[in-house]
Amino acid sequence: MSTTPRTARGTRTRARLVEAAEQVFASVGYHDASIVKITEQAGVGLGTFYLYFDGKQAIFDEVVEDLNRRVRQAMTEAAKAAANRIEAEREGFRAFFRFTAEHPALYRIIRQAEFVSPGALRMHYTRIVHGYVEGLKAARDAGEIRPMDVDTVAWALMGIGEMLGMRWVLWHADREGGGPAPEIPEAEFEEMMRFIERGMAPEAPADGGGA
Amino acid sequence: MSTTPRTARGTRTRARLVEAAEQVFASVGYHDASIVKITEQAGVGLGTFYLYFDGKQAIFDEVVEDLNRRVRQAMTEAAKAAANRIEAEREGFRAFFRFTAEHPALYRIIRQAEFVSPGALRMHYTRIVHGYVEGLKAARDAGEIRPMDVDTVAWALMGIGEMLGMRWVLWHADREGGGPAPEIPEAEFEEMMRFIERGMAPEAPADGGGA
Amino acid sequence: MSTTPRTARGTRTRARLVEAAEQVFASVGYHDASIVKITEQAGVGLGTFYLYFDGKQAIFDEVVEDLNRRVRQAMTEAAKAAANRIEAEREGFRAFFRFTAEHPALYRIIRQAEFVSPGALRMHYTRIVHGYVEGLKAARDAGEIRPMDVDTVAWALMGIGEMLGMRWVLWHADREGGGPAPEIPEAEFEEMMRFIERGMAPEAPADGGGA
Amino acid sequence: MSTTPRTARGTRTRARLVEAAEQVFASVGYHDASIVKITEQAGVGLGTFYLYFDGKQAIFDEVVEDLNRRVRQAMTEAAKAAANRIEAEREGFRAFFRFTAEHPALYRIIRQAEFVSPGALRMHYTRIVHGYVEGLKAARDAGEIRPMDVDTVAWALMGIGEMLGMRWVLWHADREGGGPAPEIPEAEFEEMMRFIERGMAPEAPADGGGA
DNA sequence: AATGAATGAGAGTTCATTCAT
DNA sequence: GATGAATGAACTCTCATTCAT
Repeated sequence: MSTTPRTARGTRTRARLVEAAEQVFASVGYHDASIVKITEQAGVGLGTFYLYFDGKQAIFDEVVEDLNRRVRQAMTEAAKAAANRIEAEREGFRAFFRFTAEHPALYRIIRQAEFVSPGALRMHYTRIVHGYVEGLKAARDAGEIRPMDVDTVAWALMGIGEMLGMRWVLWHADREGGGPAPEIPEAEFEEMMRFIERGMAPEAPADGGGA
Repeated sequence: MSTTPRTARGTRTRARLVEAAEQVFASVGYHDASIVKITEQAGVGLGTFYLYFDGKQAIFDEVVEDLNRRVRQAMTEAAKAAANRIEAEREGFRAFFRFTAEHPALYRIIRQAEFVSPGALRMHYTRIVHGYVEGLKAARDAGEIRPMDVDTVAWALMGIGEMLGMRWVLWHADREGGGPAPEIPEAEFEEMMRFIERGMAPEAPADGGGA
Repeated sequence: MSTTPRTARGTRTRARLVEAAEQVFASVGYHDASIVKITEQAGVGLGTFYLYFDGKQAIFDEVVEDLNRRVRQAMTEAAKAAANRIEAEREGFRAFFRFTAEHPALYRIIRQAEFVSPGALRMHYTRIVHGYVEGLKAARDAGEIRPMDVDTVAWALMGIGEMLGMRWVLWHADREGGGPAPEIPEAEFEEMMRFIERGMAPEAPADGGGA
Repeated sequence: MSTTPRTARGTRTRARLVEAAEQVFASVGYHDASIVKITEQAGVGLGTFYLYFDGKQAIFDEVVEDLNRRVRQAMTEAAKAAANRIEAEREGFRAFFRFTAEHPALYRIIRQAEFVSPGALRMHYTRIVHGYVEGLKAARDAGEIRPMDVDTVAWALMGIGEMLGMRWVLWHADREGGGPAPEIPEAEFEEMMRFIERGMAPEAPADGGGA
């Protein structure tokens, strides 16, 4: 997006701007995030911003894109180590919560995207759901979960993750000087997983089959 | 909040302003919603605004408060007619979806509240969750759902509702001239309910009740 | 053009802005004439400007319109008192030079209009020429000047007036603190009139009518 | 002006910049002509500009100088071939119109010079007038035109040429995609020449001196 | 000789808010 | 109670110019 630097120095500067923008958007929101604040945070001159971005919305889109890529990678990475599908789902969720706890920017930024950049909002959710859908389809075909419309369930899962994560992260962020939000407590996480796993569990065999 | 009118004429004017603000916030977002736009939409002079509200944020809080009250009322009303707790949950959800389909303002406005008015955001979610929690506790005590940490599950339910509703409402709003978003399709609604009901269902008796 | 004031106070303010703009445009040119300079000169706040004008170009157009109207009126007024057509032309020219000596803004502003507002440029010249054309047609029909394409000659006359006036006014303006430019010297004016009058004079009778 | 190149390569680069500047100034005007646009048009790097010019005004002066030299050369060249002074004047004018039709830049640029570079403006007009004055003096001494203040008449002639040329060139430029402006029509040119020639014609001998 | 990344003063413009009417 | 003229801080963005490479 926007202009690509032609030198190594330019590449470094551009990256500093994206990083700074993420921090500023996360701390004061899109509208109070002035270009001046972003460039100050990045330690570059005001005019430098316009060397690499067409405007505030352009860098916003890039920040969303960047965060989206990173959260999905964190989830994929975590799921890889899992023994089975259920375990994968578990680890994916855990990674999601961990990531958002470390990057409150994700919530704070995404929730503003609706008016700022509807395309970015949609892209973000759609891509994450896509990851769930793939996993759910495989699980369904393997009989690990019951037959279902995976699309609907995938959106539901994302809703659960977002709401619980938001509650945890944002509530904590509200506390002054709360430092980095702690991870979601284990008990709550387990309660959520029980809800999800039962919601997707295969039908119990009619009468246990047994004699 | 803000100043209370002393005459009937004043009361009318104030109400017109709140209604106008809901429309303007919903269509252009908080930051692009200027006081001028709101007063024009309300058909009153610019200065009149400050007779009744301390500023933009004050009327925003009031709009959130108003929408929150109305959506909860719609849900309560719908649940009343239900035969049992499960049915009540069902009807509550349905009412929620119906309300948001008719008032896309709810999503559009709430999602901006984070930076505009964190207190309003929290109030909105907390109150809705409160309704769920009450219902879930009663259902749990009645044995209609399994023993659980109703708080966590209540937030999860709200996450599901918000995400599926948002997807439906916002996606449709994106379509040009799509008119009012249709209600969520029955099949999808049922899939969601299956997921929720199984997630909360009581333990099957150990061996099917046998001998 | 732009927004019309609704109160007497507003009308006064708007007029002050137009007057200030004329002065600022004349002294520093369109591009160096910032809105701040104009509002300072007018003694009003910066934001006030945008209550009445859409932007810099809008007030520029209005200034051109205003000057154009005034210079034409000065010329018409002067010509009225003349005994015959030739005299009228003479007095018109004199009025033109007098006006531009008193309002150097006319040259300085018009000459910038080409890129700023081509429409305004054209309007200005076309209207002035229109005045000449009317006068020339009448003179031609009355046999006071020879048959000719009055349109071409009208443009030529305007060219003469503009160039001699510009030379006089601008050259003087260049001298620091030269004060208001003096009027064009009588000898030069007469030389110019001789040139013009001969250029338009009716054919001398074939052989002087002889006896 | 500015820095002189030391190598042949440098000379080429500098010339490319002047040519590019003429085009850019003519198409968007002095103020919208950024150095970036000029260097892009010239196909050189931004920094290269400052190797040869002190700034925007410096290259502007050079462009004016260049155009002035060329238009005068075209006029001189054309006049050379003429049989007599009147014919020379005719051909000079014709060359002037032809040149400006081919280089609308002349008008567009000169008319901006007033605030950009008053010296350049003056130089341009003064030099052209100088050519007329020389010709007129000779004609006057030869009795081809009447005794007159050649200076005033020379400025008048230039005014005529500029106004008629401007009207023709600029009006055409306004028409979208009008391509290069056509030359001024013959009939109009002749009308103008009739006006000029009569304006300068020697006194008709009182009655032929007779008897 | 040539380049383009970097800069910041200054431009045009918006808008929440005040206040005299 | 109602109005809208007035304000100026703060915003986004441009561009002539410098300088290290």
